[in-house]
Amino acid sequence: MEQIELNKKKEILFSPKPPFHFDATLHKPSHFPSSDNGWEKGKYWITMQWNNENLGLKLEDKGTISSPKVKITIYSEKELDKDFIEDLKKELEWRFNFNSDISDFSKKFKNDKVLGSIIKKWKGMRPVAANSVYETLIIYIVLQNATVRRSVQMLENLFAKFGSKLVFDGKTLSCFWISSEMAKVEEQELRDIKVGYRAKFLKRISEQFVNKKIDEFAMRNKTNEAIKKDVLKLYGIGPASVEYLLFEDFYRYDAFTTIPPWEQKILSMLIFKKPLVPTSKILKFAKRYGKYKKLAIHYIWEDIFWKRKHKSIPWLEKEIRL
DNA sequence: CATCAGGGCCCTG
DNA sequence: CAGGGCCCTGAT
Repeated sequence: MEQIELNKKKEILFSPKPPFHFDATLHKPSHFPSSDNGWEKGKYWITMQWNNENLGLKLEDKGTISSPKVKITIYSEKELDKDFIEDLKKELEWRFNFNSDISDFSKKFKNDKVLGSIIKKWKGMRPVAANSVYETLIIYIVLQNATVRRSVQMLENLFAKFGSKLVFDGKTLSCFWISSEMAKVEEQELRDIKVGYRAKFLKRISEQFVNKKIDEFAMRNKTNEAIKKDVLKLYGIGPASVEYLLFEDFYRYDAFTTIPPWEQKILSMLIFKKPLVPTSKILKFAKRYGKYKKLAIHYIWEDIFWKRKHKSIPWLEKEIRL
């Protein structure tokens, strides 16, 4: 696979809207690992393609929850001009969700029976769309009907065949391909790297991006329903993927309408201490969080996965299909 | 060993 | 709108 050294660098300092929790925002322990990014306390690395440039990003925590500063070092092959940087800066603000004001949420629920103690730990946590919409949808497709290990394997196989490796800051990370490269291959070539029936989804969806069936920038200003309608036109994307996308890529903190079975089991335990509560009851419970209901669920959800990092939780292990 | 459902989705009837 | 099929894998 192609290896590209990124030797030029440029630093930008950002001031996210407080409260901002660096680690809980950038690292989601419930997500499966992917070689396009890496995390350690106070640091995060990810690759990115922007206006035909391969970029490596290094984010560093330079502030506090209430007075946040994030330094991003942008690594590239060649020197980047001023216009490129200006344009990129705006995109980074969006991708890392720096400008969302969630102070109201943490204030409102700091004494909530369920959320109170969680907010104390993770105040300032928010979703980030560190990947583009196309990349995120690829991830959702390999997630469908698969165990964690298989999802990881499929994504890594795809990186190996279509992606590249970017070398920066002592790291070597995978970088996604552009949609046109995947649109032109035969379905069989995808089947050969063991993505199964998803081969057709990956090819068709890449074609749809090439044909501009979707405009991720325009979608950022649309209503939840309008985004749903746009995204459901994509082949291989259904209601479950859309639900994830609305929250993770478009920051719709209120988008909580469907709960897949495994999440139902986990939320039942976390909220009601019972193995299985009807989804209608969970949805009804979440209503108390109003326009922040999905964000609230995100807090409850990620909190248990953070705990799991340093301590095994038997009932949870059972629900995670490794 | 075989069978089956699944961290979905598409297509058919 | 219900239900079969699909690449696989883990559970039974």
